Amino acid sequence: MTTYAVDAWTALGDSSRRQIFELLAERPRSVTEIARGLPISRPAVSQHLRVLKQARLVQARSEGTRRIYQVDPAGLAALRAELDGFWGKALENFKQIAEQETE
Amino acid sequence: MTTYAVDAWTALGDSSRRQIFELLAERPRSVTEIARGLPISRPAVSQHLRVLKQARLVQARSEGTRRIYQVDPAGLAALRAELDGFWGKALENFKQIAEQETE
DNA sequence: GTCAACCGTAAGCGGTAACTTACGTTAGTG
DNA sequence: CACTAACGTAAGTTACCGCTTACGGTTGAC
Repeated sequence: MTTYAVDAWTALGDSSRRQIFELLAERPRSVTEIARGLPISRPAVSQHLRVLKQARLVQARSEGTRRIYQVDPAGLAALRAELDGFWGKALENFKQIAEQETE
Repeated sequence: MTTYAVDAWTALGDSSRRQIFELLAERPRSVTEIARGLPISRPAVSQHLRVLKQARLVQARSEGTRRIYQVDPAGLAALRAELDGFWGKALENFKQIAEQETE
């Protein structure tokens, strides 16, 4: 498993980036389209998109003068797997506690 | 769905808090026990635990002079559900794209 | 009671990150 | 060609946040 400079958790730790990611989860959008509806400037959106891209959470393709961003399914799957790891450990943990209490 | 001052994403956005959460996913631990093995002081751990608690990610119980922390299964489940929401939307999104391309 | 272990919180500081403004680049349009 | 729309990036500022040190409170042991 490769390690990136910016992990998905840190990327989604920011509220603005989460909003952007939610918008992209609905459907692919351009930068300007994302900036509309958000209370931040367009360059700010660009900077957030760079972080999300470094975290492998979004992809971009060029379409004329516009850049269309969409969620990266692989990165989202990786994050989901990591969270499932927590879930599994915690569950196993609770089972042990339950067994101890029933002794 | 109740909104908290500190959401789970923001809480896990910090690297130290993620490490703490991983430790607690393995088994419940006291504050001092968590602080050992982490490169930060014990009060720092306390502050992180407060954030994790506000985000409903951990619970605490008293055991003598020690406070035993453990992951809150409800909070973790909520986070998992939210991530699954992203997953569902993104998946539906990709399906539409695939259908358009096959036309 | 005295002592020690464990913990939470307040205060203060330094670094960083999120934002804006300004600028340069590229692609399409007339 | 000129003009515009869309975007990325650099520079600078500001606010926040993660950390340490210091202190006070509580519990158990002797």
